[in-house]
Amino acid sequence: MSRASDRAYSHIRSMILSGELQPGLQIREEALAELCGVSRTPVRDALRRLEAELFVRRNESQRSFVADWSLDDLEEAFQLRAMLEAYAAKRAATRISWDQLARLRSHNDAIKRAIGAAKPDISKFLDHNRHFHAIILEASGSERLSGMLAQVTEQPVVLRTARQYDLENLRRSHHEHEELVVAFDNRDGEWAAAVMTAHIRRAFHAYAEAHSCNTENSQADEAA
Amino acid sequence: MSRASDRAYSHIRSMILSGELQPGLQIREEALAELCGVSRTPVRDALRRLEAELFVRRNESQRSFVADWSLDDLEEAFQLRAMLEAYAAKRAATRISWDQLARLRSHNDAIKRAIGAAKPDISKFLDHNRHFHAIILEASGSERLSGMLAQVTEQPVVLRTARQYDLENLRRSHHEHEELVVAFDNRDGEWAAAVMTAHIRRAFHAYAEAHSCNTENSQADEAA
DNA sequence: TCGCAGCTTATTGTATACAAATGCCATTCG
DNA sequence: CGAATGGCATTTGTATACAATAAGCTGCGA
Repeated sequence: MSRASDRAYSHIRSMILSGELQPGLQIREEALAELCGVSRTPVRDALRRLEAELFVRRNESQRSFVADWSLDDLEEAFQLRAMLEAYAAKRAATRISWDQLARLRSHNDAIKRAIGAAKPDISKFLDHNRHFHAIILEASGSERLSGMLAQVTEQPVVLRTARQYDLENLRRSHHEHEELVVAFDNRDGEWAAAVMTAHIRRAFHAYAEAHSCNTENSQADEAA
Repeated sequence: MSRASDRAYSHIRSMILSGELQPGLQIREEALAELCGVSRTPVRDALRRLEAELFVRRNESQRSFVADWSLDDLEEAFQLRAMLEAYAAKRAATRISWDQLARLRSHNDAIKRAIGAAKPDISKFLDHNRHFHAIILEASGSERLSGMLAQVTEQPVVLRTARQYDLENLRRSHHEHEELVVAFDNRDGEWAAAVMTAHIRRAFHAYAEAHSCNTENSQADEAA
């Protein structure tokens, strides 16, 4: 990892995710360079990466803007994610190691604890959830697939989805993860793929429902 | 399009595709800069793009190499391509315009002429085939999907596949395209998706078969 | 002969200056 | 008054110099 360009990448990315850089806003390389405390060169590098990941868009004359996602775009991203991640689960079922399986269980146990407390710890949930899915991807043994999934799982609004889950949805996530582990245990790729598809699509509808109730009060997105 | 960095991109890419830069070979930015007649800056830009498209790999200490694809990698690329392109066909079926449909027919007619001549014109076949698939992608109306497919359709060996087709396979491609057009005409997404899946998977097996006959004579790849 | 330490060289990363392109605005002409 | 055009300001693209880092080599010692 090269220091400056990675710092720039993380910094800009987190500014987009946090909403500090609002969707549609024009991005000027020099301004970002100042914000990140580096020169334009690593900023340009970072912008190219973010552009490839569709966090940033460029118009016909090379100006950059923070990407602005429509609900249709989001549904499509979820659809692609469901398809790709189901495929990953299918591949993982026949390739996963005992160690990876153990790690899956461990993270899902942590998820159970996180949502079982008096006050559910959403950050902890998100963190272990991320690891859980990452392990499946790792077990699928396809770098290409991993790269593609990164493009559809880390979009701004996708990241905020879990914060809108009610407790019931969090519990369902936990149970679906459990079922995935059993499917892996049985090396049943079709089962794993089906559970994963349902898992992702439920997440989308949970998001869509929560969103439709909050259309005029979007800062509620950030409230647990 | 910025002149220098795009020239560098095209140049390097074509050198990889032509085999001038062999798989596994280390790539030095300065050497490429000389070859392309530009400075390192646009070359770096081009390399980042090629890396994102998996034409180029980088080791842990940031050295770049021409990607080297195993047969497994290729099968996986074909599998992903089949899945994504079938999905694109499904979406396209309900969105395609009359104009796009007409262009599909026109390109497929050109394909018929290209393979109907005394000596099949493979280059012309490839060109119209590329356009045919591009129109479907365009009709699917998903930029994200287009970007992902670019990653799995333009790999070096994939590009050479058609050169290994015998005439029978070229005819089958033409007929499958025809069936796709009819499926689109009927707005039948499931049909289109199924035909597309079969289309891509046949292409893979045609490649694999041709390849297994040519293992010790790989320059036959380039012979029509 | 093997292995390692330290130096040398090769390669990539970063900063900066300048060139090119684009957008914006004001002025002018119909 | 509106549209077109010219120049000015802003922004991105490119080149180059230098810094940092990693690889390779040489020579020393065991």
